[in-house]
Amino acid sequence: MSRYDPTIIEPKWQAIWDAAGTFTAVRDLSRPKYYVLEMFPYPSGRIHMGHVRNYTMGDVVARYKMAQGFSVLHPMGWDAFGMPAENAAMERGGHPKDWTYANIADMRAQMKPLGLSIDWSREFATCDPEYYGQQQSMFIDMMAAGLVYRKAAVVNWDPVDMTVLANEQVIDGKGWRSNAPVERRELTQWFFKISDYSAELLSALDGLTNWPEKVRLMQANWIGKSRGLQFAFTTTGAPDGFDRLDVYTTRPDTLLGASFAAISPDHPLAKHLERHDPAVAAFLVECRKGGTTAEAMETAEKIGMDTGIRVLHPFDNAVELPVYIANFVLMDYGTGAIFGCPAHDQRDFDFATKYGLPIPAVFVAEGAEDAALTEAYVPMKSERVHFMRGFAGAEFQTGEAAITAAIAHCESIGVGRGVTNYRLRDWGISRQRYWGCPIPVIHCDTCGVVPEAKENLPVRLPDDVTFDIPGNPLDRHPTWRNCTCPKCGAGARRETDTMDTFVDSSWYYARFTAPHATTPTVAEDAAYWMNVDQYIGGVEHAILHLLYSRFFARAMNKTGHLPASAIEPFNALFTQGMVTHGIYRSVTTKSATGPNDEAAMIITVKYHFPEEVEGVTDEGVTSFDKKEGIVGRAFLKSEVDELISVTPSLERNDAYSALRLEGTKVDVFSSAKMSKSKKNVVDPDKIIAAFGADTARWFVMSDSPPERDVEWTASGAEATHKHLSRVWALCDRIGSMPADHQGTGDADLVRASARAVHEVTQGIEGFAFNKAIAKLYEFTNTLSKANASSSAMKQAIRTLAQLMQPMTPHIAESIWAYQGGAGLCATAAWPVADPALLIADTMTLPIQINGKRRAEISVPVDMTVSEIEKLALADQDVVRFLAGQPIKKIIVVPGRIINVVV
RNA sequence: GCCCGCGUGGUGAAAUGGUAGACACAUGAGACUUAAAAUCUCCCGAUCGUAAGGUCGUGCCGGUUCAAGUCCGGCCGCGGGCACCA
Repeated sequence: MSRYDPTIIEPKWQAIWDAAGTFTAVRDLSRPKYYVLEMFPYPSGRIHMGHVRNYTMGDVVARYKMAQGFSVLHPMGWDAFGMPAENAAMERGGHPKDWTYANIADMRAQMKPLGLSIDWSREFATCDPEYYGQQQSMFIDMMAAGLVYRKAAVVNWDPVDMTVLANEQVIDGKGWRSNAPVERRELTQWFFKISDYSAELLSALDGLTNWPEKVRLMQANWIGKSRGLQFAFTTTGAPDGFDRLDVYTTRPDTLLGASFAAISPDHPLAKHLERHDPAVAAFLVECRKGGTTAEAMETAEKIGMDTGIRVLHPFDNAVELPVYIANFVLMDYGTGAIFGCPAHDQRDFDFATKYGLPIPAVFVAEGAEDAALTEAYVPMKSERVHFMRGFAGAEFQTGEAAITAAIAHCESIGVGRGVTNYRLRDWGISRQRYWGCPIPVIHCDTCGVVPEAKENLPVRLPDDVTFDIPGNPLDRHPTWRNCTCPKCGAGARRETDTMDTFVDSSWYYARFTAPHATTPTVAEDAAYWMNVDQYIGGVEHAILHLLYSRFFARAMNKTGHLPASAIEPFNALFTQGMVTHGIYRSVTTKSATGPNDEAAMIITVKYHFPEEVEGVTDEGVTSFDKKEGIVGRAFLKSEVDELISVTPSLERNDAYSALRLEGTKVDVFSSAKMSKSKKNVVDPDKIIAAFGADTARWFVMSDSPPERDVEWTASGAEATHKHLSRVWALCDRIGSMPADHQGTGDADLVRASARAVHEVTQGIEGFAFNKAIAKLYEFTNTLSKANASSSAMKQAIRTLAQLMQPMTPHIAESIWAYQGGAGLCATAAWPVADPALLIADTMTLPIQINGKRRAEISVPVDMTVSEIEKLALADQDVVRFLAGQPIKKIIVVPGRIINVVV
C-alpha cells in the first residue's frame, strides 16, 4: 500500500460502485426494504457544509441498513421551482430554466465526489414537466375530491413589481425589491382544504413516536386546537338579516364580564354597513392600511368604531352591549366576531380603556365577592350571577373546570353550544409568478372554471418569456393564455397563477418510489417502498413542509395515489443541527460631529474573510499559509496579541507599526451559521480537494451530537485527516506482517472487536454518530497497540473497516480489499458481536463509604453478593477508612458498585 | 404574553440514579531531527501536598435517596417556536 491519498482512492471506488450498480434500489419482495431520505436541496448552485452533514447522516443510515441486508432506497432530487431563478433572470438576464438546470449540474458534480450511496437513476427535478405534469394531474383529482377551492383572500401586493409578496419579502411594510409600500389587496386565490384535516393532523401526531417531541409540539401549536362556546347575541338596531350575531369564545366563564362586542372589518355586517355609511367606509379604509405581516400587525394600533348597533347580554336581556368594528378581530378565526371582557383579557382591557367602556369583574378576591360585583358590574339578575360564584378562588384559576362548567351551563339554558376550533387555515397556493407549476385550470365564459383535460397535461411553462418588466410573464404572454375550453370547446383563458413551491415538495418522497412513471405513483412501488423509514433534514421545516406533506399524503390517499398505510409518510424524523464557523468581525465607531459626541456616533460592523485577517505579535505580523486559507481557519486568540484586517495586497513583511496603523482591529466573534454575508463559508469542494470526502464526512459526524450544531474548525478537519492517515498506516503495518506472526493478545483483541461492533452498532442505531466515532477511535487505539497474531490483526482491521464504512466508505473499501475481504465492503454483511464476548471474566468494582469512593476491588463476574461483601470489607483501604466504626448497611449493586454506610 | 428546550474542564463533548469528564481538539513537556515540518510518548477540572493522598467541583438554593450531572420544587441565565387566535 502506498501513502493515504484520497484523491486516488475516492474516485476509484466511486467508479467501482457505479459500474456495479451497488446502490441501485430494487423492489425485492424477498427482503425487507428501508427507505432513507434527506430533505432534497434547492438548486442554488453550490453545496455547502450543511448539505454535507445532512447527506452524510442519511448515507450512514443507508449504508448501515444495506449492510444489514435491507433493500435500500436512497434517492436524490431537486426542489427546483422558486423565486431565486426568476430573480437571477431579472438581475442578469437569461432564463430561469437554464439557470436552474445549470445549477443542478454544478451541484450534482459537487455531490458525487462525496461518495454517497444514492441511486442516481431516480433523480428528478420538480421543474421537469414529467414531474409537474403529474402534480397537475393530482391537482385535478383533488378538485374532483373537493379538496381545492377558490376564494378571495387578503395578500401583500407590491404595486411596482405588480406581484404578490410572501410575508418574508415585506420589509418594514415595503417590498424587498421595489421598496414600494405594500398594499393589502383582496385577490381570488386557490386553496387546499387542509383545514378539513385539522383534527386528524393533530390527533395523528401522537402516533409519530419516532419524531422529535419538539416538532410534534410545534405542529400541535400550529394547528392550535381550542375548545369554547359559540353563541348568538340578539341585536337591536341592526340592518335586516343581521338580527343575530354569532360569536366564539374560549372563555365562556368570563361571559358575565362582557362589556362590548366587536366584529372584524371583513365581517359581512361590517361590509354591509360600509355600503350605507360613509363613516364606516372611511374607517374600513383606515383598517386596511398596512401589510398583513406579523410586524405590521403587532405594531398596528388597535382601533375601533362604534356601529351604534347593540346586542343583548345572553344572561340578562336588560343589559345592552355596544357593537364595535375593531381592526384586531380576524374574520377567519371563529365567527369573525367576539365579545370583549376587559377585566380578564389584556387586549380587551386596553380597548375598553381607550374607548371608555365599563370594566366589570367576574372574579374577585375571596370575601369581597358581593361588594366587587355590585360595584363594578352592570346590574344583573342575581340567580344568574350566582352560577359562576362557585368557581371563585383557586379552583377557578386553573380554568379548565370553570370553562367546562360554563359551557355546560350555557348549553342547559339554551345559550349556544360547545365548539372546537382550530387555528390552522386553508393553504393558499396561488403565486403570481412564472417559475412554478402552472395551475391546470381554464376560465371559460360559459362553463366557468374548468379543469384542463388530463390528456392535455402537462400544462407546460412557455419558454419564450422575458423578465425585463415586473409582473407575471404568463399574464402578458401573447398566446399562452389562449386555449379552448375542455368542456364546450369555445375559446377560453388559462389560469396564470402557479403553485406554491411547497406543493412540489409535499409529495416528492412518493414520486421517488416510481420516478419515471406516467402516473403520479405506481401502486406496487408505493406499497413496497412507502413509508420513508428515516427522514432527515433541518428543523426549520418542522411546521410548513412537514405539515403540508402529511396533508398531501392524505389527499393522495383520498384520490387513490397512495395506500392508506402511507397517510403518515415519514415513520421516523431526525432534525439535524447546522454547521457553524467562526466569524471575524470588526467594529468601528466614528462620529460625524466630533470625537465625544456619542449621540452622533456611527457604529460600523464589518465581517472579514479569514484570509483578510492577520495576527499581530511582538515579533511582527503572521499570516495564513495556503492550507489555512483553504480550510478557513486563521488564528486562535492565544497565539497572537491581536488580529487586524488588512487588504490582501499588503506585504506580510511590512513593519508591525505600519500595519497597525492601516489595519482595523478584528475579533474572533463566536460561531454562526455559514453565510456569505458573514464571510465564514467553508466550501466543501475545497475541503474534498485538500483532505478528501472521507475526512469531510467523518468530521461532520464526529464531536457534536447530530441534532446539535457543529462548529467547523480547520484544526478538527486536519486532525480527522491525520487519524485516517494513521488508520491507513496501521493497515499497511498489519498487511506487511509475516503470515506466521504470533502474539499473546488474540483473545483480548477478539473481545475488543466484539465490544466495538456492539457499541458502534448501538451508536448508529441511536443516531449517536459522535459516540460511534468515539468508540471507533478507541478501537483503533486498541488495535494499534495490540500484540496479536497476524491473522487476528487482519480479522480485527477488517472489522474496523466494516464499522467505519458507513462514515468513511472509500478508505474502508481500500482496507477491506487490501486485507482480503470478499467482495465490496459496502455490501458485506454487518458484523454481529457474540454476546458471550461482551462479558468480561473479571470486573473492577468501586467501593464507596458513605457515598464517597474510597477503594476498588477486582472480582470475577460470577461472584456472589455475599462473597463480594466479604471481599470488600476485607480490603485494606476500606478497613483504614472504616477505622473500626460499626457498619449500618452495605449495598452491593452487582456489576456496578459497593456502598458501605456507617 | 403563551409553549418548549438547554446550562458539565481552555474547547467540542461522554456518563441504564452507581468511579463525573470516555473520545477528540487546543495548550504544555519530552523523543527523533543540524533545524523545521511530519511522526511518536507523556501531562492536562480546581486546590493543598515532594509524594502517597486529601478537600472541593456538573448555573444557583433547597429536597428525595445508601448514592443525584441525572429525579422533585424554587430561582438565575441562554436558546428556539408561536403570537391581535377571542
